[in-house]
Amino acid sequence: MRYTKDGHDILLYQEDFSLDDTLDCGQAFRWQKDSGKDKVTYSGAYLNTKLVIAEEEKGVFRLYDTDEETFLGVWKDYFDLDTDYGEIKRRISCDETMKKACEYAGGIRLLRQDSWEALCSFIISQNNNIPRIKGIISRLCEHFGGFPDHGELARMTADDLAFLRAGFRAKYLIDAAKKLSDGTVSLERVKSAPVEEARKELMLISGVGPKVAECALLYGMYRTQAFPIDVWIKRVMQQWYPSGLPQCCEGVQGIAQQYLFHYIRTGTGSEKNDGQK
DNA sequence: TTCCAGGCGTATC
DNA sequence: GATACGCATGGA
Repeated sequence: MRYTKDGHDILLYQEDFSLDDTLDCGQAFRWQKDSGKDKVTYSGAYLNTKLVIAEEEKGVFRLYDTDEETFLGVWKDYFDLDTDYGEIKRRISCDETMKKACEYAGGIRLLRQDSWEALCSFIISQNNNIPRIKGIISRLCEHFGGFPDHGELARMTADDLAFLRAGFRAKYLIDAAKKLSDGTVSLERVKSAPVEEARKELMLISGVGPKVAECALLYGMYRTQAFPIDVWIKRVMQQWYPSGLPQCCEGVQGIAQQYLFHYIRTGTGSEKNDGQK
């Protein structure tokens, strides 16, 4: 990771990173792509810190209006810049499928998102599609002026949240907010608990089953061994790994899952899949 | 119109 | 414990 200051901006030089791959691969839902005349930017936020970022050329990124303290204190961690994804990709490219998946979207990095936001996001994601998930979260943030904390949400009723058009998921969001507020579930406890206990505690929330719990662990708590299995990953497993992921992915199954998910959903993997059915 | 989307709760066996 | 079904919403 290398960076320089450029006026009010930070210029970041980073390998194995692409904004399209990382911010639009279904792990985070608050980043909005704006395609201007001569430049493309992504706007988003971590908690209350907003960011506009552009990829000026391959491996060069401009973080607009960002001071060094915010860059080092927030974005370096959020974009997981201390992790060598080149090394991870080499390690998990131990067969043709993994190699292709890693090459297809080589700019994916696992974001270190806020745990509460990630939990809510993947509660909303169930039996839903990515454009709608983004819409619901966008309306949520717009209404509350940023992502609401669990205290704010705990005071709501399902009817209050009708404007979200989240359907049956609204009551799940409220249950999560209430259980965090009254201490039934503690994300701090979940973060430090062994993964099996962490899963169990998350699943105390109504609307959080195995898949959502796994996503909360992977995307909100950087548990790289968590392996969410949704409809797309089911297809991956049927098609390529009926007896499980290769051994080389041990410990970073969650990261491997990101490359595979994006590969089968939007890449040649999906064409093969369409051809089959 | 019917099917599907980064699933889960519930009923039933 | 496994399996079947309903669930809100909106795009294809």
